[in-house]
Amino acid sequence: MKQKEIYIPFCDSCAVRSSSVFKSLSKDEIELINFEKDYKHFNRGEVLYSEGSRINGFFCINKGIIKVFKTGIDGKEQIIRFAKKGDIIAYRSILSNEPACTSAKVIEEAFVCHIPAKILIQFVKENSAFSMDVMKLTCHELGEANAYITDIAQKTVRERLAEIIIHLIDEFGLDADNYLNISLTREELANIVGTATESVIRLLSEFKSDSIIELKGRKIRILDKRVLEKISNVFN
Amino acid sequence: MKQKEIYIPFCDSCAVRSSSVFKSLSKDEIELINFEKDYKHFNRGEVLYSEGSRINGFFCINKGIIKVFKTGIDGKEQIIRFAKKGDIIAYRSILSNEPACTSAKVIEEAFVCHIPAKILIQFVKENSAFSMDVMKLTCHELGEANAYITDIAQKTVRERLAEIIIHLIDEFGLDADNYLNISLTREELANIVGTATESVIRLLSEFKSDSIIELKGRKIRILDKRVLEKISNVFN
DNA sequence: CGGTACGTTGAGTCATATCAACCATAGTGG
DNA sequence: CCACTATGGTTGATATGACTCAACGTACCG
Repeated sequence: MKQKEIYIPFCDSCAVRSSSVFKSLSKDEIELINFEKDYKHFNRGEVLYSEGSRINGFFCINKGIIKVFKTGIDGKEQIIRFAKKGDIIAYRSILSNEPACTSAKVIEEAFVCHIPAKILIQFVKENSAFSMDVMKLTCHELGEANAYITDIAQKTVRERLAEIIIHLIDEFGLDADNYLNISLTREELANIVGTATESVIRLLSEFKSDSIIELKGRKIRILDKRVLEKISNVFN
Repeated sequence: MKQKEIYIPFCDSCAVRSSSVFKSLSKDEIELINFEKDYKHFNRGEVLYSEGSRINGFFCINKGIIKVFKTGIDGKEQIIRFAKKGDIIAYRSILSNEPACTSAKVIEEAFVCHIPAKILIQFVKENSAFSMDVMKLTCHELGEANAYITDIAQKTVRERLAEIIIHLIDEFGLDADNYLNISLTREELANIVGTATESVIRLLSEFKSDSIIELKGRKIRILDKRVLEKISNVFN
């Protein structure tokens, strides 16, 4: 594995700073993170942290896509969420002082900063605006999790798959040709929806023959988002 | 509806204080809550707050049981969690500054304190120990939600029902005769598990003929928790 | 006494999981 | 360079868990 020449970004001028949870940190605090952080590169498939392990720092994604998942029955992954540029992961375990309840693995080559746990705790204690922002983030994620529970419990696989595709569109966007800006294996899609790989394959080709999407390997081209919304039952 | 004579408990000497999220509040802060709070009584079926509404305060349960749920397709409730003595609810919406993403309804006659939102925000900002405790609570709930997602996505209804019963045992305990200390309708059980009422009925009577439980109306008597654990696949 | 909410059971259907076979692709080592 | 292997994708056949619909029983309540 050859070492790349990596340019370490300064937190101060990091593009994600103003839009992320770090927006209320002072210049000094940002400087402290900048000093303490570790900049790392991960290839697809590499693991950032694993369920059950003690966490000594959290990650801020600078580039790339990470999947956060739990390992369920027979080692089947249940993908809980994705993290991309500007998102932070592994902060939950630090704050609740529990072992990690999820694992994180790279979907798309990633550059991430690793920031010591003590800094997070320190800032949460000392900077009430930052604390409030972290709180908001957590509470928001909790709200999303609750919605997800309801969806999985009540919707069919077909509805969920449609909904997931919509979520992916909203989170990662489409390129000029309407291709989804994230590539997932069928198995990964199945592990979000909570179903079997074969079911995803069948439903995708169903969507395809209904001219809702087009498929080119792992790339999904969106032809009709409206129909997807209809299928997914979003308005209920 | 006749008005009962209610004795309003003082927060200072409230039994739940030391074991709850309020444990790091000072005497003055507790006094402030005590002064600002509203003590309310709710009968079974009454609603504390509804999904989508703005919340101007959170609730601390002094006695009784509340179900927290989301309303899904066709108005079907998905029960997210229960709240009992010492638990607080509706704080999430306040902290994330979003409308309520759940509703709360009484399962078992309840006495609750209603505390203005501004107090929560104030204390979170001013008292870092309290802030940390709230953060821990939120993060813990988030971890539970993630586990729940994995369960619902991967386990069968049978496994989930067994698991839910175990959770209820752990959360509400058993009386001297091994009866579960919470009474739910079949429909409510179904709305936790995420299945149809009829399925719950069938599985319960299956458990019964396997001598795992006994049924006396809504009361469930636990005969063999071990087998339930086995069925629920907890160790995976 | 009728009404309403809850509980139970049976029968039929359907969505989805499972199992199995097969193809395509890419990387590996001899 | 080719066989070899691993991984991912696809399709078909079959099994079945769980839902739906429907009928009916039960209990409580004003």
